[in-house]
Amino acid sequence: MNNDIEEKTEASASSSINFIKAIILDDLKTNKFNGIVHTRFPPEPNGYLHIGHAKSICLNFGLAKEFNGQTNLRFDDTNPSKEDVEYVESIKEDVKWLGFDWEDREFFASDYFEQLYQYAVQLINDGKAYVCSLSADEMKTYRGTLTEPGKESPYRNRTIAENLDLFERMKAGEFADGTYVLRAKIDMTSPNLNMRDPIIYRILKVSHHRTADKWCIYPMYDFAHGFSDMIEGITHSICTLEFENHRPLYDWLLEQVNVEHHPQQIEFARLNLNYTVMSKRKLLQLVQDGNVSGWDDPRMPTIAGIRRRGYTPDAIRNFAERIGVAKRDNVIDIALLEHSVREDLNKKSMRVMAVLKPLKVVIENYPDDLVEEMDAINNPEDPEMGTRKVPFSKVLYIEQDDFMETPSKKYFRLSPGAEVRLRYAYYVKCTDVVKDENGNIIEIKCTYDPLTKGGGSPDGRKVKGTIHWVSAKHAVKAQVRLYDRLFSVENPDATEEGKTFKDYLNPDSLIKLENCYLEPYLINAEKGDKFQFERLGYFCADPIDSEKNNLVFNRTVTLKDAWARIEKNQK
RNA sequence: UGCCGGGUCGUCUAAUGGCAGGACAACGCCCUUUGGAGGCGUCUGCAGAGGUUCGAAUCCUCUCCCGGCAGCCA
Repeated sequence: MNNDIEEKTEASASSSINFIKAIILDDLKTNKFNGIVHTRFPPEPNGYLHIGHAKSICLNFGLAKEFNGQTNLRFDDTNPSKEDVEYVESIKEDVKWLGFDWEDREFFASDYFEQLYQYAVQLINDGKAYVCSLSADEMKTYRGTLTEPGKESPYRNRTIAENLDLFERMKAGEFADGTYVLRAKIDMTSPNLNMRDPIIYRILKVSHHRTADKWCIYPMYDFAHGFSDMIEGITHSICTLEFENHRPLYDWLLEQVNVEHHPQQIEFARLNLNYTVMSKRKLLQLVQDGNVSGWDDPRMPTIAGIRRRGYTPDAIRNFAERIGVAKRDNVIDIALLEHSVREDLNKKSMRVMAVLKPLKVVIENYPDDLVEEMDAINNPEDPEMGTRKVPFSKVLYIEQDDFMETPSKKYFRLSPGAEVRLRYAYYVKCTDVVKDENGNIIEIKCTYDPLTKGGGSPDGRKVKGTIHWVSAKHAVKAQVRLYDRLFSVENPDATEEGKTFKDYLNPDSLIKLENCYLEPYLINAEKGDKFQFERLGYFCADPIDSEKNNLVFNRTVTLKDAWARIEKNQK
């Protein structure tokens, strides 16, 4: 066992050690928890998980895995007025999708309501808790302020018998919401407001999604959390920074009941991402106000949204690894997330050709009815993915952006007189431009060089540009949804006077293109299938809306675009 | 300004008294049948001032700056 720890110490030392790992390593050395590492992921089922939760999930499960420990999934369901089974289900789905397995350790704080109640009774019996009759407003006054101490409640010195009786009757449903609360008797003058006789139980005559109407008193977070950790044998209770001031209370509660196992709370800085918002309240508002199509809108930073967008679990886990874990506040550049998904999809995804904004091209010297099957490589990063045939014929579509009538200096795609390579097919030269009565280009006429089949030329002449295409008569039509960042400013939370975060929504965060042409291979694309549309980006068949005869693709992320930069710099 | 926490390249994050390193971003160059990928390179940083020390991002002192906390939410 000790050898294992030594090895683990060395193995971890070679990768990167964050401060939490350092604590665990130290605990293992001193045998603080008998060599055990047991973490938990404890969401409240009151909303959908977002990328910030993914950081926490990866942290908790990753740490346990690294040290041969276990991780529990525990729903922190102590406030039934906000919670719902819908959220329980979505959370389970999201954690599973990320690739983590809590095995049979699926727990609910509500599993412990009886035991928690007994701990509360014990506290009362020990003179460490009392029933208080102050109203919410009075309680606020008595609490004091950040700079002034609080005052003791006039009910603070009720007898144990009286407290026991009142608490029992609270539980029995004799009193209305808000009339009584159970408070820990600590110190009203504490500089830490959480220690000024915090409420540990309140009356809530609300049906609970699991215990229904069995209870009408519910423990507060602070009371339930530490005891739940203790009951489950959690060693390292990892949470975000805003709970730092709660740690003294966490520890105080566990000390009062003299438990044999005392978990350690460790706080880390939550994830912030630029160009988005992360608060559940704001996310909910976007959903309710119809700014997005739902919690799983591909523009949302929710796990469900990111999944629908076409991100992979590997990309998210790599991202979580890369951003690290520390205590300082941070804002991660969304470019890092995008990098992570490109990196993953680049290795895995099949390349196909798709034309999003079609421009008709007629190869004038190509036989009218000839169809040739061109060989195309499925993934240059992975030869094992093989090749496929792509039909080529006289009439094609190319991207409107791949033709420019009067090209700028560095533009080396198609233009009058210029020769380019049609990927995997032939060199073609533009001979004519057809326009409608308004002067819009509606068709390009080209000639091809029959000797360049496959894309190479026997005379060794070079062409600068290679563009993608689809054969008009073989093309499959599809809708393509181009997604971009939801907000047009880095920090939508920092609002100017008189504005809300919604004033910074990016009007172009979704562009739907209805007449896109895909190479015929894509006709069998299933929901969720991921592809690289060559030269454009990574796309995913929408897991909900895409159907066999009505294909819908979401753009996950664009390819890194050197041309966009050149264009920008020319201006 | 009560308590708690935090300040290292533009953004994240390492270095735990011994060469400030990595990733992303940016910018070059090379390569390329994706202006993709890849390769090579460049740039930029210890909040400030003192002190301890042979040696300080790291330890000490002071200053400055940022964040969290006054729900019967979590």
